[in-house]
This record gives sequence, C-alpha cells and structure tokens, in this order.
Amino acid sequence: MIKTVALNVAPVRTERAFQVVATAIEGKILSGQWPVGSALPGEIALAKAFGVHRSTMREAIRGLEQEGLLQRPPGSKQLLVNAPEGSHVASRMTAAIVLQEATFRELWETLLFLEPAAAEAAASRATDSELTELEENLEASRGLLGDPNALVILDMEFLAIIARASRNRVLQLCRAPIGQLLYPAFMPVMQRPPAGKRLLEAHQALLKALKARNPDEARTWMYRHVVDFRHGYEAAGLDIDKPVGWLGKP
Amino acid sequence: MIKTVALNVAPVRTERAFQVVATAIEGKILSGQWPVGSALPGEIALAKAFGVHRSTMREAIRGLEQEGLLQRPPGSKQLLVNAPEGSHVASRMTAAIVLQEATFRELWETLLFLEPAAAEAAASRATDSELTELEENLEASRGLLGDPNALVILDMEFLAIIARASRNRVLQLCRAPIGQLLYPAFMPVMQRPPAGKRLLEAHQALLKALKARNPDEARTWMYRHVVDFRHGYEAAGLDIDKPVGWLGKP
DNA sequence: AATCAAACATTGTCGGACAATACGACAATA
DNA sequence: TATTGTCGTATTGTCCGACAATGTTTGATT
Repeated sequence: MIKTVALNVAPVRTERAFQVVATAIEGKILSGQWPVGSALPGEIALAKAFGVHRSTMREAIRGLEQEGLLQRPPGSKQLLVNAPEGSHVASRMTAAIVLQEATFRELWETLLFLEPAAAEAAASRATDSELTELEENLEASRGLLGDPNALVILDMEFLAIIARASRNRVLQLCRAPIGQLLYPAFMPVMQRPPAGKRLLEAHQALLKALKARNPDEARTWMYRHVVDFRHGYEAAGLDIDKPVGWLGKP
Repeated sequence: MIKTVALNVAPVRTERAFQVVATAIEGKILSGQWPVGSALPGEIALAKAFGVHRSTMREAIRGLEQEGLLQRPPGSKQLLVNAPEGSHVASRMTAAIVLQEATFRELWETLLFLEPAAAEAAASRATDSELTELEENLEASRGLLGDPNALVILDMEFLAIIARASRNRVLQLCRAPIGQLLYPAFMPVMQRPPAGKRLLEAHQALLKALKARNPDEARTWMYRHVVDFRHGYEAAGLDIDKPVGWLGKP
C-alpha cells in the first residue's frame, strides 16, 4: 500500500497589496530610515513608487494613520512620520479593555503597582516645574472640595503629572489608558464627603514626599491612595467585579 | 492705543467622511450595539447605508481593521466585529516605545513592578493546567541549558504563562509588549554560563511558590528575577540607558 | 445524501474624474 | 519692509465605474 505524505503545510496567505505597502512603510519608519518628523511625498508619487493605484495607497495610509505612525498636522495635507504617543496607545488599549469586558478589579490591581512605581521614580526625578504644577493642582483641589467631578479630574491630572515626572515613558504609556478608564468611575465615590478630604490628604502627603525626595514614602502614600480608591468604591456600594463600560459620546 | 482682541478660537476641524464613518462604527461596537463576533454586511451595503462611496467606506474599514475592531477570518471575506487582544495593543505600543526611543531602563523599571504583580496574583489564581504548563516549561529549560537563545524564548513563555495565570487581562495587556521588546535583548546576557543557572533557579523557586499558593514569596522571587536581568545585562557590558531598537524583519 | 460544477456575490485593485482646499508666488498697499 | 489681496497650481477627499480573483451558494449528478 502506498502511503500519502503527511502534508505539513500552512494555509497559503496571499498578502494584499495595501498590506504589503503598509508593512513596508512601517518597516521604513521603525527602522529609522524614514525619521520621525520627516514628510512623505504625495499620494500619487507614493503610489507610483510602490507600483500601486492611488486608492490602494490610500488604504495603506489609512491604516498607518490609525496606527499613529503617520499623521497630518491639523489643517494640512502634508503627511508626516509620527511617533505615536500615549493617546494612540490608549485608544486601542481602551477598546481592548472594554471589549474584553475587563473588570474594575483588573484595572485597579494593575494600577496598584504602576502608580506607586511612578511615584517612587518621580521622587528622585521630578523637576521643580513639575513640583510647582503639583502644587498648583493641590491648590485648585483645595478650592474645589465641594465639586466632586472637578476633584476627580484634578486627581487624574495630579497622577498624570507624577507619571510624567517619573521620566519613564513606558510607565506613562501603560498607566494612561488605565487611569482614563478607571478614574471617571470614581465620580460617584467622590460624592461622599469624606472622600474629598482623604484625597486631599493623600495629595498633600504625596507632594511632601516628592519634595523631600523620599522615594519610599512617595511609593507608600501612592499605594495608600490607590487602596483608598477601592475602599471608597466599595463603600459607595459599587461592584468592583463588574466589567468596565464605555464612556464615549452616545 | 487700540487693543487687539484675544482670539479664543480653536482651529476649524472639518471631519472627513471616512473618519465620521469610522467613528460611527467604532461607537456601535464599543457600545455593544454591534456585538463582538457578529458579521457586518458587505461593503456596498455599508457604503449605501452610510451614504458614501465604496472607496470611502473601504478607507474607514482599513482604519478599524488596523485598530483590531474589525477582522476577517483568514481566507474569508466576511468582516467580523472583533475584540482586540494583546497582540493588537502590543504592536502599537511597540511602535510608540521604539520611536520615542525609550531606554532599556524604562522598560525594565516598568517590568520590575508589573511582573511581581502578576506573580503575586498568579499565586492565588493559577489553575492546575497552568502549573503543569510551567512545569513543562521548566523541564524544557533544564534540557536546553546550553542553548541561550532557546532559554530566553522559554523564559518569555514562562513569564507569559504566569501573566495569564494572574487572571488579569489588563496586566497582560501592559506587560506583553514590554516583555516582547525587552527580553530578546537578553540573548547576549544568556551567553554567560551563570545566567542560565540563575534563571533556572529563579524559575524553580517561582514555580514552587506558585504551587504553595504563596503570593509573597512569588512576588519576591519574581522581583529578584527581574533585578537579576538587569545585573546580567550590566555584567555583560551593555548600556541600560541606550534606547531600545527595533528587531523587525529587515 | 453526498459530490462536484456552474452561477453568483464580494472583495481587491485599477483607471479616471472633479470639487474643495492648502500652498506658493507675485502684485498691491500701508 | 511688512502685510494683505489675488491667483494659479498641486494635492487631497470623494466619487464613478470596471474587472479579475476568489469565496459562497445553488443546482445538477451520482
């Protein structure tokens, strides 16, 4: 009896032209051959160079634009090579978190380690101008103790400044989308009077630790602050194991 | 003297048709009106529904496809609503990290907090099958102590399993791209004989802690493991403050 | 009923067209 | 000289239509 071969073949995957073009451009950018900030020729020239139709080239460009690798300055036609920043990563991560129906607990747990890390690093690296920013933020919070929504916004800002002061862009990249999703959920928590006061205390202590360049204390206070979030959340009768929803324009 | 007015105006922003369509679809998906897994009508039908030309619709679709919100099963034409996963987020984050010229230190610092967090969570949540996977991985590492490249791959896998066992999808989302960028850089480190042995010890201890359901010990060992990475890196004479490069297909 | 082939539908790509608009140059004016 | 007005050009956004390649469905056949 003749045996048929065991065909160890992967399904053929013909790549689409627009995809080939897109990955080619992506490679040029990531490898540094097309440096960030430089401009690309017009669509017709690009299409001709890659040997495809302009429509096809446009489809490729759309993908890269969405990716954040290409960008047109507002009100301009010029296509520039761009280094994607937090907001780009955040939008995609937000989608992933929402659609995977991640819970508040998952967000919170992650933040529980990221934020203290940021605070610790910020303690030794924050610039004077950043400390001033924090000071101003704290001042604003004091004045708006009665306005829960404003407090949450200010808190998000406060933590974002600390993250920036950590001089760690990766850390920022990670925590930005999480914070953006998580913190708005604390609006209802802030309605309860003691919450605002505790928030203010934490900010105060944090700033003091940062000014004193004390990493340990900064980390500890940040940890407490994040833990407090959860306590407040539960005290407000909210379920931390419910999936986080989408707060877009309805 | 006549004062010129302070022009508090935002630059006009006329939204492109394809963008309007894209955000509309994104909203439908994120709000759950178009549930994950459902299929979209054909391009012509979509275009007609939105009142645009098919080319325009295709540009919108490209963006969403890149975003990971839409996807065609390989070898199919059908467009399905998709929940973007780690790989989608990772690709964008990778681009951001590389182009912002983040340093190894930034990657490492972030991981220094994320991995222990994952280990701690995994200690109480890992399933038996995951522990078995780790066991198998450890076994494989033992057998390949002489092959540095294989060891690094196995280590990435080991840590990925632990992250999965943390049952925290946000944590996974964050650490995946970082690990993917960072760990390959340790190939040269593994060339030095003691590195493999230390790696093995750490894995062994980690697995033991996970099996014992001891979160503290798991976290501690993971912390040590990550710290070790850096020591090895420096011992190999590599500069931790150099920006991370891109290791794509050249 | 299962198999295979033809008809159909959809996608990927292309060629071209046209209005809207950003850009650059040049003249007019203060 | 510096600003403003004007205009022609280049490029983009969108549209129309077409066609080959390829999934998908249907219908005939065994």
